[in-house]
Amino acid sequence: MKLINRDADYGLKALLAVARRGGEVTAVTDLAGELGLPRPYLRKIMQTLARHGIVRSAKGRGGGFVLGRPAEAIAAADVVRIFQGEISLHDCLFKKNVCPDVATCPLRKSLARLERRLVKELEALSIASILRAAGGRRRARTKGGRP
Amino acid sequence: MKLINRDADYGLKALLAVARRGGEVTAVTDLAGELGLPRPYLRKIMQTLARHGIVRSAKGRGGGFVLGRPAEAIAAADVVRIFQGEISLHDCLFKKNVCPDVATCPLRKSLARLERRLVKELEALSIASILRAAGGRRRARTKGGRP
DNA sequence: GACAAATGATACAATTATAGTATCATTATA
DNA sequence: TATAATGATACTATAATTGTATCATTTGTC
Repeated sequence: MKLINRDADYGLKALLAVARRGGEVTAVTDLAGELGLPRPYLRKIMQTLARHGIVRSAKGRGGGFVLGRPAEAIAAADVVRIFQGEISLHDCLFKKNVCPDVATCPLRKSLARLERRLVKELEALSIASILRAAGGRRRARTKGGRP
Repeated sequence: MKLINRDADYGLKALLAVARRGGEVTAVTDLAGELGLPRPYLRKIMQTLARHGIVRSAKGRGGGFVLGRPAEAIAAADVVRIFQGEISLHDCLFKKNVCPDVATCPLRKSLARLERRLVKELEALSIASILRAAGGRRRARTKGGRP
């Protein structure tokens, strides 16, 4: 079971890298180098993120990408939705395959609750909060946190 | 984003149907009829569940499937794992694609927490509890619960 | 014993998703 | 004007998904 596919994974990593550079415009070449990812693939991913306004692009020499809005306002859920579509447990309702017997659908109900919680957590997980978590841990070393 | 694929979905529905019949041996033909699912496919799914001990099979005429252990002891997580593999957010660690820069891995860390919670909930979601939830709602009508 | 109805095991196939490459056009800077 | 970047899009290879089909084996019934 894979919650996050590669597109979303690379996208999130790239966003973290872009965010770490603050307002600096970053080219895909640099991102790919820093993250060790295939450049053409990462490029496609950044283009997709740009189309959705998650990042803003600057064309031409010296161009690249910047966050399209504050890192606080970019959630993991946004990226997942862009690359993997709306979060849903099964297609029971959305495809032709309607449940033939309502009695079997406590399953749908139970899973739907689980799903709502997951979405909520993905919504709460912003690029900023991920970076904060990482930064906090690194700083903690110098303050003498638990070994 | 799809949390539960069709195999697992059908498997869970079939398990609910089998559980509802208590100790009665149920043939795939009956299950497929009741659930409105393609019989050969459901058969393959039941065979897989049988191989994993989730259900026990009786061969020959009048044969079919019974739960392999109490409905309390069969979790949605078991079924998901059988059909979709271990729950994992990305393969960062399990495939060759090791994160090149540890600094990017707050992502992994944040997602791992989310993942653990999801697994916990899937573990807690047993066939019995799903049925109870459904049964409870139906009974509530006759007891005059909220409309 | 023969037949029918069930599962066990496995092979096959069609469609879709994933993961990635390639190319040409456009834009902007040096 | 050359170069380095993105925009858009087409292409490809592999894997996963969603099934179907078949033959062997078991077992209850006539």
